[in-house]
Amino acid sequence: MADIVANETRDKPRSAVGREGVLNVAARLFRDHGYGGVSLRKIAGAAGIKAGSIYYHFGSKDEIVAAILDEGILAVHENMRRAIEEQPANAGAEALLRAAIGAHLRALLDVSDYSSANVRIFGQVPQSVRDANLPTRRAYEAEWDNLLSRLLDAGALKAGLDIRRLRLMLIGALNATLEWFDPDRGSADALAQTYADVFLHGILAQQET
Amino acid sequence: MADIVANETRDKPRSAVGREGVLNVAARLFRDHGYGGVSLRKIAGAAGIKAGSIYYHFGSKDEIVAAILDEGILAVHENMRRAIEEQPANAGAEALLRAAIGAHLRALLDVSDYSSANVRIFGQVPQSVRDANLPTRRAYEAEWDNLLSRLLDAGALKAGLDIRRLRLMLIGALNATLEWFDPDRGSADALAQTYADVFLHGILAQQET
DNA sequence: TAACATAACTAACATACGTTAGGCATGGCG
DNA sequence: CGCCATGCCTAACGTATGTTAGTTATGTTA
Repeated sequence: MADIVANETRDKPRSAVGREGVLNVAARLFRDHGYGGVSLRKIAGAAGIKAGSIYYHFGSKDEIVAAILDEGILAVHENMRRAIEEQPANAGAEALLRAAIGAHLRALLDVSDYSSANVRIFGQVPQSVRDANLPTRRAYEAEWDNLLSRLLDAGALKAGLDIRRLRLMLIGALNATLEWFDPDRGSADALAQTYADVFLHGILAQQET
Repeated sequence: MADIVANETRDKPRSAVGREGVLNVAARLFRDHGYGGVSLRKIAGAAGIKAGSIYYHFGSKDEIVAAILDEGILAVHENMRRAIEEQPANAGAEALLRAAIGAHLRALLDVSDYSSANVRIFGQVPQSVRDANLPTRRAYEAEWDNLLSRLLDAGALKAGLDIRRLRLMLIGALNATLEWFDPDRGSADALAQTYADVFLHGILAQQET
């Protein structure tokens, strides 16, 4: 107690941009302009520092990108896991899937620049960077596979569905939204509802005849 | 016998790569490595010529990319339009949609390097190149909107569906396949069947109670 | 054979990029 | 006060890129 309690700005010299500032700016730039469209000089400029200074915080451009990719997956994963946990214990398959779809889509469109940057640039970065991101990615995929498998085993999903393929289709479809979503045409929540409607029940009018 | 009858390679000097050869090679490279990952020197090298020679056929790198983007849309469009036309006049909504989905997916995964290159790099090219591709793109989108509208008006689709949004979701989902499709795990045709099953009827087991 | 267009080549340019080395200011701590 | 780590700056490097200008080889045509 003798020592002064560390205050909230303990290790943040007032005017410093810092590692986190660089990452935040870089994530937004990568999301907006892709991997090849963003140079270290542009990142530095947007952050209010000079290009060389970035090397105080990072060893290379790829190290920045790798950090953003990892953080991006962690953010969606966290968002999705919490959404599932918050569901009541007796929640049905429909409610669980709606929660997961909504969480993933909101992470991309509303919550995290890192998540949207990940989706945007993953296919553009060098192989080594992709590989570095794979473990984090696999963990998130496993979370989905786990959810889908439980629902399949419980008989809530159509029998015979391939879990892996279904997960790829689902996440791929949701991620693609990033390329055309326009908040002026409707909220991310509303869009998530539509996705859930389509994926859970299909688009054909029920014609039992 | 005086003159040799013009043979099938009439205007193709034997060793010439030509504009088309450059485009073919470039489309494949762009599809595999993205826009930023492919330089003119790499295109030239893969085509068997030198970088400067490309400027005999094209005025700039962007001109190559623009040509590939347009040709890519034309190829899917053609493929999809023919698939619809080949359906019998009394074909139902399900058959028409299955045909369209299959045609789009096969164009991407089996038929055309140009189409897959388009999907892969559209989000990475300069704004001006994107803009140049927009008219061609809009025509293809209109083809889909036309199909979906007819089915909606006929009562075959769930009432209240937004055509534009539905088209974006559908094409987006199909295009995303390009990032994970592996021919060793199943054919494009089989995958198209699965997409159709999911989109038309959903993934939930029918539980009327 | 002479003339010509086609399709390529060589060599160089300016620019932008990732990266490095060394220097300068600030603020906490002994 | 003096020390030292933190966080940034300046200046330059080598390399890769898109692009240009001038040249050469080849096949067709008159």
